[in-house]
Amino acid sequence: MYVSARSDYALRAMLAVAAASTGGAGGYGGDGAGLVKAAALAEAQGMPLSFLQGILLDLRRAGLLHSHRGTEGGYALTRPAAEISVGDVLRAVGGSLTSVRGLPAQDAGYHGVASGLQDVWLAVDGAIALVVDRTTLAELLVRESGTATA
Amino acid sequence: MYVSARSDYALRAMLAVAAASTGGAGGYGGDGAGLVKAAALAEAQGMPLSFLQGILLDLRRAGLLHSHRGTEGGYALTRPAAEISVGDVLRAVGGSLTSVRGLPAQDAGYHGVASGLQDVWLAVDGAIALVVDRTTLAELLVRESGTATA
DNA sequence: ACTCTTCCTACCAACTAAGTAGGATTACTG
DNA sequence: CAGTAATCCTACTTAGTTGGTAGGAAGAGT
Repeated sequence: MYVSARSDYALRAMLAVAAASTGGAGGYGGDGAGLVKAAALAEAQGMPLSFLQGILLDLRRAGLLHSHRGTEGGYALTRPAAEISVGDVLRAVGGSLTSVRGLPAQDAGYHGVASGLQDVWLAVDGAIALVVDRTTLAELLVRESGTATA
Repeated sequence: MYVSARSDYALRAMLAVAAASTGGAGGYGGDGAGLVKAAALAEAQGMPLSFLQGILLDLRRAGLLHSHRGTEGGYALTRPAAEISVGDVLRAVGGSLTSVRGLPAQDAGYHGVASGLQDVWLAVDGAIALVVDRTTLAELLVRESGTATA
């Protein structure tokens, strides 16, 4: 499994938004309705702002984020952090989880002695989905505050 | 999980070699000691020969294949197909199974609210390994002859 | 009006994957 | 001892993706 910078940033941004909303005003930019500015997210996790903006746009189009423009604008989660899984975020920015030579695992088009391979990739896809779909953002935030403190 | 063409070809080549060895002379190039020529493998699975040669070289260096030069040369498995797993082949040509932004999942270097992410990637890596390490080449060949005939 | 922020498009550099070409090396054959 | 057939190995080319940047246009508040 290859996790691209895009997927990595997306998850970190979502976690930062969730932390700012649930944990109250922890030093981010959200003061009023829990909106967090893109610049604050980029700063908090050390991500390039311009690049992050494109990712936030994808997350909004996928329905995971709600945005507001203007002076007191920013981003917020559309659902509680406990109802957003890691898989949701990954699929929002990266398409399907498993791909063979750029194509989804379903239509790999094997023949002859290699026919059995397709079942392997489907099994892998299921195994990955089991992990990333059962893990929610809220769970990761709890785990973080329990193990290490920023 | 992204399966590169290199990994895909490696698995198909290994399966073809295994089929030629165990199943006897099935129309490939191996006639004497069960050696299969690279050209026969390329033909059987529709892979570019020059590209395949580099992959076969990796598989040989990883100790999965045994090669022989000369007029009656070719490739053969060093172990029975039942003792070679899909994971063995993948690791021989592709390095580690899971990587975050090019680095192994172990040293991703998260901090702050993103600390919990590393556990997710490690869990994914374990889940993938469970699938690909439990599946052997022999198992795939049996599965193939049972479901579809080439 | 003015400022702030999200939104959106286009562009650039670096890297990797995929495939090609050509020759050196080894082994068998007559 | 040639000659041939195959693996072996290195270098190169090409195309696509990734990561990142720049510069505005559009909306929201004061």
